[in-house]
Amino acid sequence: MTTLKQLKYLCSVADHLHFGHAAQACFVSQSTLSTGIAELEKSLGVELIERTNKKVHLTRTGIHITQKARTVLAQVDDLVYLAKTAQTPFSMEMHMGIIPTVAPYVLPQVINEIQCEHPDFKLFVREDLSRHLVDQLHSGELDVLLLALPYPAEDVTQHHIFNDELVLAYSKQNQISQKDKLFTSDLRHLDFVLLEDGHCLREHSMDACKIKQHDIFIRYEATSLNTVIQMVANDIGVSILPKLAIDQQTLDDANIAVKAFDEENIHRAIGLMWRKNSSREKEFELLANLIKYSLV
Amino acid sequence: MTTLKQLKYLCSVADHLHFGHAAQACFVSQSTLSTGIAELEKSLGVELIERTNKKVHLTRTGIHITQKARTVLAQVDDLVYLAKTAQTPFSMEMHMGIIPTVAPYVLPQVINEIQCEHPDFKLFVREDLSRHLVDQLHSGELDVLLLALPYPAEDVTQHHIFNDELVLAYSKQNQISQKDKLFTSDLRHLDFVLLEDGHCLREHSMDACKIKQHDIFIRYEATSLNTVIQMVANDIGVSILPKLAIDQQTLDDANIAVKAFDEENIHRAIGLMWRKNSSREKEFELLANLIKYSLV
DNA sequence: CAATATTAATAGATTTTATCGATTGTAAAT
DNA sequence: ATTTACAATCGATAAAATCTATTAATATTG
Repeated sequence: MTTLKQLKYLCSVADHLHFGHAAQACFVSQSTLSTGIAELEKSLGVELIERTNKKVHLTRTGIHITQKARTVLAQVDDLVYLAKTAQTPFSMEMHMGIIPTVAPYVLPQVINEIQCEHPDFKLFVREDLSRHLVDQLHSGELDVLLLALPYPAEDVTQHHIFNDELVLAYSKQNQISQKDKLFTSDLRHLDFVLLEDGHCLREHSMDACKIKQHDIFIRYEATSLNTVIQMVANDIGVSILPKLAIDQQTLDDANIAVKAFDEENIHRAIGLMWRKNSSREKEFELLANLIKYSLV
Repeated sequence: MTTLKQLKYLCSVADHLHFGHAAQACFVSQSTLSTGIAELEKSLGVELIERTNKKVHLTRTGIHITQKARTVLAQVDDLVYLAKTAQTPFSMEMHMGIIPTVAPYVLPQVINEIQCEHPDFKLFVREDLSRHLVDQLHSGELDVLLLALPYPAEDVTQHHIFNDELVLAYSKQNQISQKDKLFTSDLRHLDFVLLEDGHCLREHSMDACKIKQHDIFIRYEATSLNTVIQMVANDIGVSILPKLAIDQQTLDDANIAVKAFDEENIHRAIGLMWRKNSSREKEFELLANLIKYSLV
């Protein structure tokens, strides 16, 4: 069987054209190298080196084989190097999953920050519902997820990054705009615009505001936050939106207003999730920091 | 130390995503493969495979390393294949040396024949004096020589191919053209045109015709047979030429005639020379045949 | 021409490694 | 709770790699 060691010996002989010196360069005895070469020749069934006791030189085949052997050895070195550098953070590609209610408001800054800090880092992003992302995380397609926590999943680590305040959005025509102070109890029996089922924002916001499905009227189920905002502006209903998703332009443009609750802890938690015991845990923690500071 | 075996194990695990099956595919026990993978991971210092006792899948790094490993293994296969085919005649390139007094008269037919018989065969040819060719043969730059034999050299095999008759060439004005029959003894005291020193044809023809340097007058020493013919045509002197070198056109065009000797064995021998015990001996013998039949 | 030096191959001994079968420990499935 | 499935681990053994010393063959030197 051909081995890398044999190929190394061959290259060394090709370099030195002297078995003794070649052996020294490989830090083995001359006899070891000699038998190594002999075995290689036997396993290949070709004479690679013409040797008398005074002269050593490669056969034509030997020259060709040596050439190939060098390529092989170089590629193995490359492989080893790749493995070594794979441990340094942000050197290996990373596949991240992210939920749609976070992606557009966070990704631009994050990607910008990452590209500044680690220009060679390759981040691949896939946007999907939490449920699908978690499957892909487990199958290995994705390395890490950015989503709203907590999310029920096994064998994963969930790492909190920041809290995203939840506020009430409503049309300026809506009667709720009359109120001075806002409490979650005021939400009962209102008309609501919500995201369609599957978006965790729906459950998280209802949990945070302590409302149940039967407490309210669901007037519209939208496929994206953008649609929700449009519907709210047209006073189809009110909605609970993450502060992240609301920029000045939204408020200026549309017939829409937002108001925070006069209570504590009305927010959803955003964080990373990765497979438990992943060897890239430290890298993910660094990524979490990076995300946190890219949003200041 | 990274070994090919370990890489093979890794690829097998990547294929099967199951240690037991992967081991079977490698014809080793599960424990052997398991320790092989463990060693690879240790030597690379990276986790390549995430394994619980129910699921096996590669880490991101593992995917990359496996990809590289596959390339390496494929190239080793390629190397082995190259070695195996290197033994089949005319599959490996061949560097041939040839002397100037043979090259132009033999090579075209030979190359043509070779290209017909072995279209993928790569023959490299270098033209030089026997002395230089023999050096290059010993240094390994050349694999085989086509020259006039015998030639004094050590550790070589000389292989006769054919005899090249030597004839006298002279100007039609030259008084030798009067003679009816031609014997080597007639050459004494004639004016001669010869090739410059170093061309073995000079010695071989003088040997064959049993003449010594002091028996004759050397009127001109030419660098090529073509020049010799020109000089003979202008009646500077006569010369002994190999029949190979004389084509009909030469005779038609120039003021020149040739005559064979009325004696036996006035010829030079043309053959191959290669390093003794060369592993390509059989191939060279085939080449010799090929040359022989390309000249019919 | 004998004596010495050089060099690759070989032999014999020893250490190291590879491999196996059997067992263990741990999840998952029944 | 029991069984099943799987990778890791253990201990024993077989295989190999490697070393030192020697041999055989050839150059070089005195």
